[in-house]
Amino acid sequence: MHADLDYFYAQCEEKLNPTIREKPVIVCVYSGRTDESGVVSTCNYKARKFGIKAGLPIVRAKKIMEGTEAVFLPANRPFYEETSERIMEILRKYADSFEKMGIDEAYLDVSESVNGEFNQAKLIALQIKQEIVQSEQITCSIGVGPNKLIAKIASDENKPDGLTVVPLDEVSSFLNELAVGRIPGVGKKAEEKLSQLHVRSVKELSGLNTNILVEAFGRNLGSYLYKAARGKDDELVKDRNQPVQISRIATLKSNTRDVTEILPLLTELAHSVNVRLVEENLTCKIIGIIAITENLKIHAKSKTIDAPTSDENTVKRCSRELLEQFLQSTPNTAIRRIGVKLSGLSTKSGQVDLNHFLR
DNA sequence: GTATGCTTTCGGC
DNA sequence: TTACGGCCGAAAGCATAC
Repeated sequence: MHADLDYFYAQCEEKLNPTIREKPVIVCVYSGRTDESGVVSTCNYKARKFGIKAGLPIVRAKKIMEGTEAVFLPANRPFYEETSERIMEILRKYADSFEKMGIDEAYLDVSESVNGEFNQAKLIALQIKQEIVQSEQITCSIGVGPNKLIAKIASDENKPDGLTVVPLDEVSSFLNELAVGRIPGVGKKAEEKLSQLHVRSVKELSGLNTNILVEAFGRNLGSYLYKAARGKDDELVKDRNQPVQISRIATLKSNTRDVTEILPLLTELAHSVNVRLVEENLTCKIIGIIAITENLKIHAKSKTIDAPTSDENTVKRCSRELLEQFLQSTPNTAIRRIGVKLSGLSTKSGQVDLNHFLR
């Protein structure tokens, strides 16, 4: 089963202020560079009708919504996080095993509790939806299927406030009608490549043999697509107990390649990631920076350190060195945004994530 | 050739 | 046509070891 909280940030804002429910609600991330620089994070369905979507620059969205009652709000992440955490606790209760996939979605394995009965699973899904609406006034869309792939596609089938159940014997009829873009992992690039192979629907995709797909997409994605077209997926719902990476990124007041101008922000970001690291009682083995240059190209530099650490000064020193190294390797290009990333995380007691070994 | 580990890029939300 | 966030997880790409 896959549960997806509907237009989550914007729905949280509707919950906070129900009077905006009937209007287009657009939640934005302001970068702070100018009054309105930034992008749309998400919006409700009233706003989507106008073509508003995640990633659209705010100025562009404002132009489109000129003369309407649209409400533009800054993202209030802490509130969304808290709301999400309470909802995740509800979801977890119903699952034999549970996998959170970000702030607004999760997989629940309920196979055991329902004894493989899809009707039973449907009842659980209805119960979950009811409980979340009652306690949090938040709707979600749920997909039920024989595996994660089908559940995920099904949760996307009927939104918002949807419930789609696809039992094993309906998998192929369900899939065949769909466009290939509905398969997770098939974005613009893969869609384009497939259309050159005259494949638009999942049915057409299932007509391609393994060799052609592997040739076009590589061994990994190729064999994934071959199986996905047949509704096959054997990924487990895995209880993830610790994050894989921790990162913070922010936009500079102005584009620059002057270290002294970047350093205060870099230091603050290093502090922030380290606070989270310590909060989670973790150490990191890899310290990295992310630089988005003026041409909006993303660059990454990282370094694996000798011993796992949670020392703030190590993170600060290392990220500074990586920044200097980046500037040297990339002349004549100013930086627009800068970030710090910690990975190679393990718990302080020294045990690495158990899931790492089970596979 | 295969396995493994490290660094960078990709793409979802 | 311009505009332009802040996260996350995983894949890709490459080097090295056996």
